Amino acid sequence: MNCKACQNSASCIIALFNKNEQENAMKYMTNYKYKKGKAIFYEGLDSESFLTIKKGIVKLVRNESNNCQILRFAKAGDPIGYRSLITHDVHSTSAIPLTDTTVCSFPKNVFLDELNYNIALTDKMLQLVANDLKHTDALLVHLTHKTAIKRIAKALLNIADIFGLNEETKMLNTSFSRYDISCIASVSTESCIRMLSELKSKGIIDLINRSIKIIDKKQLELISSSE
Amino acid sequence: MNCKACQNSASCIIALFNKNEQENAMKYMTNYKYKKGKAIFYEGLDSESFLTIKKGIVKLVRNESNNCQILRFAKAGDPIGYRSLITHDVHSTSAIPLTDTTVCSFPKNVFLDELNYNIALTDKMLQLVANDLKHTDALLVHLTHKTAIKRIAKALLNIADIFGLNEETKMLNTSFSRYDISCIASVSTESCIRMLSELKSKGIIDLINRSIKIIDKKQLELISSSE
DNA sequence: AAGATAATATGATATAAATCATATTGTAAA
DNA sequence: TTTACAATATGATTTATATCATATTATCTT
Repeated sequence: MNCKACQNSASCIIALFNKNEQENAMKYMTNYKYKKGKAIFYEGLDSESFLTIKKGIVKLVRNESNNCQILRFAKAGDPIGYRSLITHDVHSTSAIPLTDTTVCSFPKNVFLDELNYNIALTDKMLQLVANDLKHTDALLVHLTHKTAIKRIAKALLNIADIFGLNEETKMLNTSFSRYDISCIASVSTESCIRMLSELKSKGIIDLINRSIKIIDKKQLELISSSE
Repeated sequence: MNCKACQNSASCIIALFNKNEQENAMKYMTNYKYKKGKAIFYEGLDSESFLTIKKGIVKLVRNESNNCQILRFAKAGDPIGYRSLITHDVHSTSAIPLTDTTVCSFPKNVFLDELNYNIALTDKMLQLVANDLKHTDALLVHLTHKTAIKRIAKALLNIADIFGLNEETKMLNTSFSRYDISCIASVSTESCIRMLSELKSKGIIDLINRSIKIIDKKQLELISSSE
């Protein structure tokens, strides 16, 4: 329960707090555990805390017209839900764990007070948000102007990039349901399954039980980026 | 050519600079004029300056697979191209004037040096980027999960919101080509035209010569937000 | 004022992808 | 180890929207 002993401390944003405030933050820090699928926060609800992921994998999603869209992921060491704190706004996404997840929670004012005068922290947040924006801009254009097969190819590459690919087996380290992949790629689940079958039939991926093997990453890149 | 005399000075980001640096910034400021349609910067190119719009309207677009996507707009008083400066990155969008435009340009280091130690400036940029992210998140979900007519309805509302609606005539203050509207809504130009005709036939808008009259804004909102 | 040109409009057709239907398989629980 | 259920798979059909084709109109030029 102490930040100093935490394995994420090297990359943790709390490390940017001024010494005294760091101690203070630790004092007010609470850990929460969430089962896979159990929301950490919902879009539209008030943002009450500054949260970082201690352990686990989380998808940040929005629901629209009975559809789900995954906007980004977060994993151990990543903060989540900070955009709404910064603009004093409600959450614009829901955070749903893909695995059992532990979260470090700090009262929002501990964060906001520090943000007021700690330029290293403010700059770090600026970098984070600017990177999110860069990715969302790119994602938006990709999803709106590329065909389903290209979106699925990119979804697989993203999963491999973020969560890793087993060097030996070439299997995705984290297993995603077809439904989750369809929510990354903005495609119906059935279409997603069809696209995966198509990629399999071309020898680019393999579907083993319910997990995915990336046989030909180059080819996936070619497909996802082709005009 | 002096910031003090500028009509945008009240909202201009340069006003957040420390006194000395403000004087310095003004010294290095250059105005550039761009004709309608002539790019201010292109996606993929290095970001060399901190830019604000003195006069005019600019679309921030990305080209993908021979298609154009408008991600946001900027008008007098707005900075543009700052995301890439912040992450020391190439521009991720192109900036194309929709009207003849004048830009204030500051060497990037004048901006970045100040950003290093001016927390008011850093915080302002954080607010700007966080707002951009909020809008892009929402746009992404809207474009990927709503039908064309809903996207067109929203595009019209956005134009009205950002550039205003003449109180008396209910005409959009800024005239956009059907092509530009199609690039906001991620729809083909022909489909855009059909959707506008449909909205006209329902008495929600009117098409007078080449400009658009918003007759029933409520209805547009209903359409754009319906499931 | 007439003509040229680009923008707008509309019809016909093609196509990608959603939806609906049903079958099969993997996994977890009894 | 069998059963049950959810996840995956695949086929048939529908639908939205892009594309292609052509016509009409507005605006600008001379």
